[in-house]
Amino acid sequence: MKSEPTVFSFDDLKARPGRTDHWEGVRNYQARNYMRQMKKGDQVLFYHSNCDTPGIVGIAEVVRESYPDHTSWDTSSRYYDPKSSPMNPRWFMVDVRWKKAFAKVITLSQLRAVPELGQMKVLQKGQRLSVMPVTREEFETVAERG
DNA sequence: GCCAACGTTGGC
DNA sequence: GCCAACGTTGGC
Repeated sequence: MKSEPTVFSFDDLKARPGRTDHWEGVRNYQARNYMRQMKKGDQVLFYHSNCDTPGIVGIAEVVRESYPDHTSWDTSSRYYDPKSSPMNPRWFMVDVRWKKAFAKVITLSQLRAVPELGQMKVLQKGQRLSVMPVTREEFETVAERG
């Protein structure tokens, strides 16, 4: 899962009650569909984008499976979508819990240097989704470097 | 700030 | 259904 640290950082997640927060604001259908496939207990690589040192900063965990994103019908929210409503929600979110920070960020350039990660979605050209699947093997390869 | 990539919108 | 215009993302 990707986030701009100036908007919502991994430390921000850690600072939340229960180290848990909902992943609001996904407004892309493919990312939404990936998120709806997430299961409780799934492990999450937390990626910081659009910052000085983009990369993976730690691990989180899915603690609640997808449910309607209430910010989508909140007219005061930056994520408001007039086509979504409580009766007919268009967008969804999951809850994730902070689990472990890596000793140092695993940078994008470091990730690109790992042959086993050659197919990893976040490294593919043109990918922009804020939620992307990783394989178990990719997860382990990254986690053991953290 | 630049620019490639890509999704969405809307006229036709 | 096509496609140009436009907006956003995000690395650099």
